[in-house]
Amino acid sequence: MEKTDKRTSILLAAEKLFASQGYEGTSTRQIANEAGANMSMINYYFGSKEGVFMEIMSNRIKGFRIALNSINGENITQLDKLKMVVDQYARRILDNITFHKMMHRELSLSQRPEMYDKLKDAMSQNLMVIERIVNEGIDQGMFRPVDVRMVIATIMGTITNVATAPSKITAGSKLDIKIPADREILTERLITYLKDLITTYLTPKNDTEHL
Amino acid sequence: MEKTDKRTSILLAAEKLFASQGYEGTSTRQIANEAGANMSMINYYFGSKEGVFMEIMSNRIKGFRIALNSINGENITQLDKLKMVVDQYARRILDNITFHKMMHRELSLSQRPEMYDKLKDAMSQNLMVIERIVNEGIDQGMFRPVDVRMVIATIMGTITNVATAPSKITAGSKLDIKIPADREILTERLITYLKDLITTYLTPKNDTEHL
DNA sequence: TCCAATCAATCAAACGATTGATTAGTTTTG
DNA sequence: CAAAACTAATCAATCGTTTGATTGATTGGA
Repeated sequence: MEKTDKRTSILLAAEKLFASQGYEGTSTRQIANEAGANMSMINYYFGSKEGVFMEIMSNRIKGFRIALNSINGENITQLDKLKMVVDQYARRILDNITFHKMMHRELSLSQRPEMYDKLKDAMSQNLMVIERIVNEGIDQGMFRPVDVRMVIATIMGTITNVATAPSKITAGSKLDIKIPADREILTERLITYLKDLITTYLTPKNDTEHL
Repeated sequence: MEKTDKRTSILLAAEKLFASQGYEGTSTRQIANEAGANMSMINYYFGSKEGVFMEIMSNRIKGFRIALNSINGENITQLDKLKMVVDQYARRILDNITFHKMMHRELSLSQRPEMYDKLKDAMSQNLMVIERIVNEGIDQGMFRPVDVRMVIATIMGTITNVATAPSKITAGSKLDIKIPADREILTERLITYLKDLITTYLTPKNDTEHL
């Protein structure tokens, strides 16, 4: 019978509403109502509506600090490192689709500069990890000399596309991203594909084997 | 000294504001002010704020009906068809970045069902063109048997990522998407890369030549 | 142990400002 | 002169925020 306190119930309600209606599209009254709390509790705990938003995003960003850097330390090939990054990154995003959508909206609008910078920093951090791995792979002669920025755009863009594209937009696909089981299947399918893609594209043709 | 009429100046102002602040984040007063028109002109010409939005998006969608289908009729290989599609699609999106961002926000929120369906239809139309080309290529034995839905996600996702990712997010890149000349360079770079990517990935290894 | 003081938590009510929309009237134009 | 284009003023509704009072629990001195 552990009752969640008002503070967290406000955060949960706000995140749910922000995700489905956007920041401006959600009123403090809606949040209070959904949370079963009085309107003034929002300002009492978070100072303002924007304070609630900041709290949500900050918490998420904290949880999003992927252990990508530890991958760099491992004693494996650059290709295997890259595969591990793709694996972690894809899972992380597909497990937090609503947040990922919110993040993209915020980056696309950039109305709150402070939040914008936070998100951009968190993102470019992951980006630099990938960039370094690919560059090292090229230097070692393991990878073809490719356009690194574009390869990153492909990795991130493909994941984002799968995560945000309207479900069932493809005629043949019966997968619905909203159903957990289907989402899991889609995640594995995406990861398998992406690993195959980067292997095929980055590895020189005369290589003897890879899979 | 060709003066634009109020109707179109409202549309232009609204699009500019919607793009940078979002739909809910933009007020009719802002639109009227930016357009140099009286507030009531918005309702006079478009019925409502939503009417303005619908008009903007509808016009854009109309202009977005790419001549992709004509590509299908040409007497060239599936690979060349796919390259042409990528070429057209990338240029179209990078030439209309603000609209593309608006579209993604609208798809992500789906507050206006009518508009959501319109956008989804327009999108899945392009999607099916690509899908068909790839499937035919596979049937002909020209392409490897790949995950078609994922390949499409890569093509669209990569283009979207380049179009929407914060400029200069990559440390080394000095390209600023907001400067027209830089954007043009980036477009060519993206197209070159994507053509290379799909060729490398889709074409079986034992092929004698491709570029 | 009791009482007064203090505390954070919560509430209903109201604040001024802004929202999208409409009115009723005026100007412009063909 | 009639239709179209335009304006200032105002509408009710909603916005985010604040206020002042009330609650129940905690604390500290007598």
